[in-house]
Amino acid sequence: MGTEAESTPGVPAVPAGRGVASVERASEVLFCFAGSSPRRGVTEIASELGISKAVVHRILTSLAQRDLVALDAGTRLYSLGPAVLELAVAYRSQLDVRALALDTMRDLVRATDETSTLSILHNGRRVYVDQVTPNREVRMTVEIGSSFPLHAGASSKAFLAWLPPDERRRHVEAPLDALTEATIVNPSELDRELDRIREQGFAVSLGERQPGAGSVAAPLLDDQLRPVAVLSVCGPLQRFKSEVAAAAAELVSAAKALSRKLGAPPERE
Amino acid sequence: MGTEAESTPGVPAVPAGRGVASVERASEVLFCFAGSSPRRGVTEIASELGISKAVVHRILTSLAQRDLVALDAGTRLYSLGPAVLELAVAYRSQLDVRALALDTMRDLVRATDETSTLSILHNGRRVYVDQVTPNREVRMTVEIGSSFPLHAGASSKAFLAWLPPDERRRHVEAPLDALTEATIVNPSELDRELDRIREQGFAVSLGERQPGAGSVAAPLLDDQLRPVAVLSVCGPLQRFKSEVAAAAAELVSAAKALSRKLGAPPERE
DNA sequence: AAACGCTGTTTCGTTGAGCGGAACAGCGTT
DNA sequence: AACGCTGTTCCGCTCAACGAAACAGCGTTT
Repeated sequence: MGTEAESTPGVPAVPAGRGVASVERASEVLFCFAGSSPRRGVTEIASELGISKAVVHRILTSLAQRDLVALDAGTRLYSLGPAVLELAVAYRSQLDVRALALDTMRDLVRATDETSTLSILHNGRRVYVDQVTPNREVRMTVEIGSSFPLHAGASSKAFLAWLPPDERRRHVEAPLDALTEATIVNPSELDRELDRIREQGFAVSLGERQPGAGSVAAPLLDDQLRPVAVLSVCGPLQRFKSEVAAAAAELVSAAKALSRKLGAPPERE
Repeated sequence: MGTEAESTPGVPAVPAGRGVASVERASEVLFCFAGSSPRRGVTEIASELGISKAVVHRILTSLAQRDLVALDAGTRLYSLGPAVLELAVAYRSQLDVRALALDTMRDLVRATDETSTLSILHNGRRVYVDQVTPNREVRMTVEIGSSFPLHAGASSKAFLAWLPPDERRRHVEAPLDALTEATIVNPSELDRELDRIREQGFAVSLGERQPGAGSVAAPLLDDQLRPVAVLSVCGPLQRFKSEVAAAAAELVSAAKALSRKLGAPPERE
């Protein structure tokens, strides 16, 4: 099996020096629960990862001690434990971009009466880290922590449009599967769309990622003008169509204000 | 500092055989970010945990490789990484109790027009793992993953009332701090309250945990009659007062049906 | 400007912790 | 009763992880 780079395209891997092998193995074990089958036995994991049963067992024992994994005494199957929730809560609460954006998101919701979301980039995908919803009977909701590819939906396209050229190209040229009928699946069409997005300063999607959902999105840029996160306003497609222009105006000014707080230079023109 | 038991009262610690020391150390490192200061340097962690700097550094390098921690290149401070979110999503989606309860929770929301929540026990505290909210202007919301002590609020009391006697006693006799003015802080009063709760089959709280919030809660019991999780219906106190009886009736029948699915014997009387 | 104090990082030789093959144990099936 | 499948434990060997100390940046102090 070897140890060579594991070739996750898009993730350059940490360049730095030596780590601890058993910790890396333990992480591998943890993540194998995140895949398709969330309940697995020792031998199954051992053969999948190519490590000996004894090692897997010892690692699981250690992880179980901290409730990172849980052992079902009946079936002798392991699964993720409640402690991962604890870590996730801590992660979200310390995420500085999130704290920074929260007030602005509330303002956005007040101004537009639609849902506002915040996403970050992780592992070549976009992940929702926060949302604020309006007090309406019908409103849009996303699942915090869920992740999506970078070519479909306003927030995703906004990331893509502001990524460095090589990363952008890599994603544009990758296979573009259609999440809905409206998803852009043609690379050159996507490329043109991204240019347009950069020019106008925000992205629009009408049902590209999820049928019946519309959204506008703009990036939060740091001092290097790299997209730290993406802010969006989204709502049920039917009524959202007529709100796009107004929402975009609010959104863009909010995103610019936040970008300046993140160190981005004020625009002059 | 020593390695003796670490005395977290209520957590009996895993009895089983040898684990891998470095994995346990790595877990320790991970959890030290969950505490008060979420951004820390190598030396700070090393001295807090009593491990050498070199080891902490190697562990952090390994964890960073999987994005379990992130390194701020500017400040050289480490913090939790986005991968913990990934694990948390996987955990929540595989939680069988949660999948089992989801439909019932939707029904409960439809019947009561108030929020329904699901909690589990972790580390001697109660943790919200799911909620379903009604489509109303004013509605109650909880934060998934947030945790609370076992003596305040309906869901907490429901857990306590159905815990084994020794665990119940340990919590009743621990210092009971007042989260609100309505929190029960007198041990013998709490004890009587828990008896009453077991008799009537559900717990009620009017602002005990959070001012302005009311709720009713009932346990989901497994085949050993141990509380696997607690189901609740909760809403803004003012209007909830008049809804308690109706909500409790719906809740109890829902909880009993779910308990049967978890293996609890049907009640006869 | 040189010396200091503070970080994080790397080196390197020593040693004991973790590895893995194999034995054991518990269950359900054949 | 023998088999096949789990998870768990044993134990001697080895190499990977440990830790002290050296190194390398930065900012402040002298």
